Amino acid sequence: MLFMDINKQVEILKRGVSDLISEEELKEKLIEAEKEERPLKVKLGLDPTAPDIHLGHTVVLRKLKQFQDLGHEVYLIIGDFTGMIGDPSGKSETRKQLTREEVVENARTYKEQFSKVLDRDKTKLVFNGDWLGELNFADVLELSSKYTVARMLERDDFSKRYQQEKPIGIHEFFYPLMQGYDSVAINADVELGGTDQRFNLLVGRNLQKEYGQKPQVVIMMPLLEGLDGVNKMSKSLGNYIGIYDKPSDMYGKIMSIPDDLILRYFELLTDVSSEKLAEIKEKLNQDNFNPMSFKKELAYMIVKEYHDKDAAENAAAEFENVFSKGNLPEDIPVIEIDSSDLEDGELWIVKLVAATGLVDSNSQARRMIKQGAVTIDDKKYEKINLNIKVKDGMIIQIGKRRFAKIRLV
RNA sequence: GGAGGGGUGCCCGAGUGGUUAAAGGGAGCAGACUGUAAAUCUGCCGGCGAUGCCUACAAAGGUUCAAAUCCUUUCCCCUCCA
Repeated sequence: MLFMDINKQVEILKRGVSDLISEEELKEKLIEAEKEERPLKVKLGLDPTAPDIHLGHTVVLRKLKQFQDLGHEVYLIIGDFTGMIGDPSGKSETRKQLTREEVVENARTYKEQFSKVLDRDKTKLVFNGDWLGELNFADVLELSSKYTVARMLERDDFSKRYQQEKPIGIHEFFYPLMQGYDSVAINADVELGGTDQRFNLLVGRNLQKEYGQKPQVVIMMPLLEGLDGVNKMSKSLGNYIGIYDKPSDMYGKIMSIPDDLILRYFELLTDVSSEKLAEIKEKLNQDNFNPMSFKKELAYMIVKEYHDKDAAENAAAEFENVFSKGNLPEDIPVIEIDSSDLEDGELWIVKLVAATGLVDSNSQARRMIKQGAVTIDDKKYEKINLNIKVKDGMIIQIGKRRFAKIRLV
C-alpha cells in the first residue's frame, strides 16, 4: 500500500475542519500506519432513522472521501441498536422504534445515498447491534461504571436541559457510551462528526483508553447552515437542500441562500482550490461587487455534482427564464378540475385557487388574492367576489414560484 | 413518600375573569424594491362563499351573563426535601 507524504496528508485532511484533536496524534497515527502498512480505520456513526441525506451531511462525507482517496478505510456504523430500542419515554415522537426490517432497509438506502459521495466498494457498512447486542447486563454495568454522572452533565446539551428543567432520560446517558463503545469495538483510529458531536466523540477517546486502546483522533466538521443562514441545515427545520432534490429546486434553493453563506458553501461543498476560495473571498468583500455570479457558479457546480452537467445547464437556464425574465417554467404541474363542478363554465375565484392545491385552504387562497399574489393567464386578480371562466390549459400563478395548469375533465 | 413550580398557536414566549383568534420574537408566505428565491421595508400568518359563524390556550367536567384565566378530576414535565 502506498501512502502520500505524511505532511501532505495532514494538510489535505485539515482543510475545512472545525476542530482536530489532535494534529500531533493524527501525524503519529499516520506514521504508524505507514510503518505497519495498514490503513487507518476511520469511523462515522449514523442515526438509522432518516435515510434522506442533504448537503449538510455531505460536509462530513466529503471529509471521509478524502481519507478514502488517501487509501484509508472508512467505516459507516449504523446505530441500529439504539434505533431498535427506541425512546422509552415514548413522548419524543421523533424517535420511533424501528424493526429489524426497517433498519436493514434504511441501511440499504443509506448505502445508495452515501455512494453519491463515497466510494461504494471501499466503504464498510456495519451495524452496532452486532456488538452492542452481545453485551450482557454485567458488561453494560462495567461500561457505565467508566463514566460518572458529573462527567455526563458536562455535556452542553445535558446541562442546559438540566438547568431549564427539561427531562433527561437515563437511557440518554447511554447513547454517548454506546457510540464510544463502537469505537472500542472496531478499534477506531479516527472518528469524524459534526461539532455538535464533540461530547460523544470525546467519550469515545476516554472509553478506548479505559479499554486499553489508543484513543482515536477526533475530527469535527462545522455544521453547515441551512437556507435561512442561521440554523444548521436540517430536514425538520425545512431549510435543507436534499441531494435528491430536483435540479431546478436545488439550483433555486442555492440561489436563495443569504449572500454571507456563499464562501462557506464553496469551502465545504465543493472542491475549488484554496486559491479560488481566496479570490472569491476577496471579491465578496468589495463593496459594489454583485455576488450573484458566484452564487450561480456555486449552484451550477452543486447541481452538476449530484445530477449531471445537462441537468445543471437546464436548471441554470430555467432559473434565468423564470426569475430573471419572469417567464413560465417548463413543467408546470397539471391540476384536473371536474367540469361538473362548474356553473356555466365558471368557478368562484377563491375555489379555483384553492383547487390548485398550491394553498392549504380557501382562507389562504382568499388572502393570496387580496395580497395581489394571484395571476391567472397573465392577468392579476385582487378581488375575491368574482367568478372565473375556467378554460383548459389555464395557468394559475401564486407568488413567484407556484404554478399550476388547469385541465378540465 | 412530602412540598412546590409548570403544560399557550409551526417553534420560542406574554397573558390570572370580559375590548383575546390570544402581546412580542422567530420561521413561513405575499407585496414593494433590487443584484437573486440575497439584503431591506410593508403586509399576511386557524377554518368557513364570511361585516357574521365555528374551532382553539394538555384532557375531561364544572362555576359564571362571560373562562387561556376560577374550581374538580385525569395525564405529562420539572424542582426541592426524604
